[in-house]
Amino acid sequence: MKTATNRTRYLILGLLSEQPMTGYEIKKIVDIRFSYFWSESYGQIYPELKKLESQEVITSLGAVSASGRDSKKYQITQKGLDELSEWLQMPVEKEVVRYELLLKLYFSNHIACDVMLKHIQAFQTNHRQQQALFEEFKKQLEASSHTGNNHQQALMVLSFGRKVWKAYDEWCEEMIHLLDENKKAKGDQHE
Amino acid sequence: MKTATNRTRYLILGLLSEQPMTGYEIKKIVDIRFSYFWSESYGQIYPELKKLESQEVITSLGAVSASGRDSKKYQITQKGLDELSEWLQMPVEKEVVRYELLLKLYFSNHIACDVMLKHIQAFQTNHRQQQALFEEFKKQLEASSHTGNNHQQALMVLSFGRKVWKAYDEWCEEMIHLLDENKKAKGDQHE
DNA sequence: GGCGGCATGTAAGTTGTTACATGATTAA
DNA sequence: TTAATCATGTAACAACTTACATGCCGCC
Repeated sequence: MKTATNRTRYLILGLLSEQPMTGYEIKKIVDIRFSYFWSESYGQIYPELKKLESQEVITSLGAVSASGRDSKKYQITQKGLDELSEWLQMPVEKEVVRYELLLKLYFSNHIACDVMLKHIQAFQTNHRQQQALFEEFKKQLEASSHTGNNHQQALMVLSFGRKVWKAYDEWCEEMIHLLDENKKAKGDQHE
Repeated sequence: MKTATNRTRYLILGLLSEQPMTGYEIKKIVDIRFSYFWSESYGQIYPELKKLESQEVITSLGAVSASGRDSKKYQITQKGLDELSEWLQMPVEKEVVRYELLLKLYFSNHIACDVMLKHIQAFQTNHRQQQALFEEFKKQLEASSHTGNNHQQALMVLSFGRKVWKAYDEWCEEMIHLLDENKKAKGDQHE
């Protein structure tokens, strides 16, 4: 039986439901504004756009953008909007997470404390950079007052990121503290 | 250039570094104890076991388990242990998360509040079931006093899950509250 | 002139899931 | 006897990444 997942499809339909866009713009939005909860590569986006066009859920708005450059904007059709809201109503598929950091941590009795400490610090640094972006996005959203669109929804998604990233950060702090104490304890034994 | 990821490989090596196991046992451990931070399918485990054996990082300990059933226990070799700790020391690959719930939430201006409410409630229920398991695991770990192995590491990984799942739960509570208010506000307009 | 950003696309490979096939043992 | 669990495995497919190819535009 086919499992009707293909989330790339619905990401595209979702973004085009806001405004016409090119594949390149879709990628940029995902990379910048969605990066903390989604990812796509060109290798998925472009072929999917073609497929969607052939199925008439989106249509191509010829070429030409602001400058004279090549660019194909796509627009969603009614059929596409219908399919989008159908998908939105279906139960959420069980999500699969894979934290390589935790896998390494679980088996880290094989390596020095220091190495694990560095992994955790790197994780913390990465996520702190993202945390700064959250605050920026939030300001932007609160400043833009054009309600009626998905303004509130965007804030809800953002709030997830802020909460979860804060939990990451607190955990990192605790673990760094713990590993530091371990190190000291081991150091003491040698005195 | 080849990207030396293949995390299934290291999951197997990691688990076999604790004790000899069958493919079936590996799958069970991942499904039960690792499910909140990892997942594997038989379609990955069995072929990888074969590959690992041919590369002499693990060896097969013939057949026969407790009963007279067919079963192949595998044991890690020194070469395997070396490769494991080499991998453990390498920086953690950038993790890719994909929260379908958040994608749907982001585009949920196309559907009724009620539907989204149900999605969030389902998410909360799923994660609350996992939260109950955390407490059980924690008790088990704190009861088993055979230190020297990866006891502390397991507790650290567990602590990640508890913290992050708590953040999930709090977020769900807030969102459910918010969506309920939305519903009421809309209801009032009709009176 | 060269670099970075805009823009589209594909081929090859890897990774991962699902469904199926098989069969023994155990417990109800 | 029949369902569940133990146990191994594979084939087909789906999903996804990476690296590459191409070329224009605008700026320094």
